[in-house]
Amino acid sequence: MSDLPELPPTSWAVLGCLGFDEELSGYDIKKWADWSIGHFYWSPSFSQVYSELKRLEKLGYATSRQYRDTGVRGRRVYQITDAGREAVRRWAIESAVEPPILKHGVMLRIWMGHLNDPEQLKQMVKDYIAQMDALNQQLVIDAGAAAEDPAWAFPRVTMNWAKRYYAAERELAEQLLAEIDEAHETLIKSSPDGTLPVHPGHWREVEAHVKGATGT
Amino acid sequence: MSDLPELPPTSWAVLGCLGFDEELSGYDIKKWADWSIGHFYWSPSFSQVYSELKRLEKLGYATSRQYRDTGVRGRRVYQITDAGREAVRRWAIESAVEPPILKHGVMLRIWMGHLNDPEQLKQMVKDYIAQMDALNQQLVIDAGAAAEDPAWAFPRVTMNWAKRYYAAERELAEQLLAEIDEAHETLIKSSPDGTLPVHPGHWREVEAHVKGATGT
DNA sequence: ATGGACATGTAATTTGTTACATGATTGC
DNA sequence: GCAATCATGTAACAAATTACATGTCCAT
Repeated sequence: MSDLPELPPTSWAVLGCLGFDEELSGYDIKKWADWSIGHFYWSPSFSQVYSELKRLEKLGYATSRQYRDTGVRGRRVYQITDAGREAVRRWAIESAVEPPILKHGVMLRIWMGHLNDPEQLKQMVKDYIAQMDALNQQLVIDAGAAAEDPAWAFPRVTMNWAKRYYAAERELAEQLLAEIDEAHETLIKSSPDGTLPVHPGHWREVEAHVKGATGT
Repeated sequence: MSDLPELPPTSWAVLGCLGFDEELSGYDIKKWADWSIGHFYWSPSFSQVYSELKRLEKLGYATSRQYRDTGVRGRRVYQITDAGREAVRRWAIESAVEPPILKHGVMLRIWMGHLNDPEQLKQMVKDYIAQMDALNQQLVIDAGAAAEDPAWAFPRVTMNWAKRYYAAERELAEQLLAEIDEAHETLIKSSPDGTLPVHPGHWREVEAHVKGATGT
């Protein structure tokens, strides 16, 4: 039982696509990722897919062959090997699960909300809610398409999760609207002229507090 | 009103830290990011913070000076300029908001859940729930530390959001537990020997369906 | 005076994107 | 025949992390 090589999750995602035992081209994988994995992990560029496939082939996790049939130019299709199937299976269950990576631009802007007018911030949140609705609509379409095949039972689980995720995200956003007003009021009460009531060095005390509490 | 330069959100986040009008060093910013922005956007490496600060200074958005006092070696502290404050203010409100970037390793593993035993998958989800609880606990500590200062009203909004986010994430995970069992049953019913019931080329039909429905 | 935490930074590497080139197929 | 789209790939670049080097402060 040899050790698994250190690969970024993206590599494993590509290998996972091949793990459904179909011969797939890079193009296929990109498209599939867009409408399935893309809702919770990954929507890579074509070029990254192609280079990941090369790496997987070099590792012996996939084989490729030139596909000729209807006369398509250089369509190269990949197939998972036994070693590849075993590796991705082990990765899925053995490797440590990191907390999700989240980069939430809306929250970043609210975090520095004192710089701007609260009405504009609220409009941004409303736009964001509309965006979530649109994503959810697209997901309903995508999930509907995958509804039949029993082999896709697990992808369907993740798509159901994504539906609930979009709904949760929407609710969280709606609660923000009131809190933005509250924060703004706190700010103008403590400093009616609009300047920030800065307490020099205060954040250092806070850091000390945090460290004390955790015991680091 | 000149155009804003194209900068990654990370740059704006650093500038946003300076936007609280305190002189901060790279080290300060990294620590602050860890316990505040880190809960929804960003937990960068020291080295990235340092290079972003250099970029911001080159752009005229910040100035720096060598800080000598208690005799610390090379402590360099940065301060935002008027141009910097105006730029980050405009960025926050003018630049398009992208959907959040999410990379959810647990869901990726469930997506390829047919490769593994459902009991192991469920254990992974349970571990994840515990992880969310731990993050939430840390957040309570961090947020408690920031509770007093009125200047931090908006950071507090984001921390409250993060608390609700962790709770929502926990609930979503709990619903997964039942769905994993369901998916597994669907799979063994359609193919009791454990091999995947693959329908060659079926995913292509699905892609066609998706495209047809969206009208792209 | 010495080990460890604090603090700053550079260099090398990896990950991932955008821009570009190019050929094949399909519909008009 | 020609434009649009499909499909594959390379090259250049940007973003971000890890590894490393180094100096300072503080407690013992």
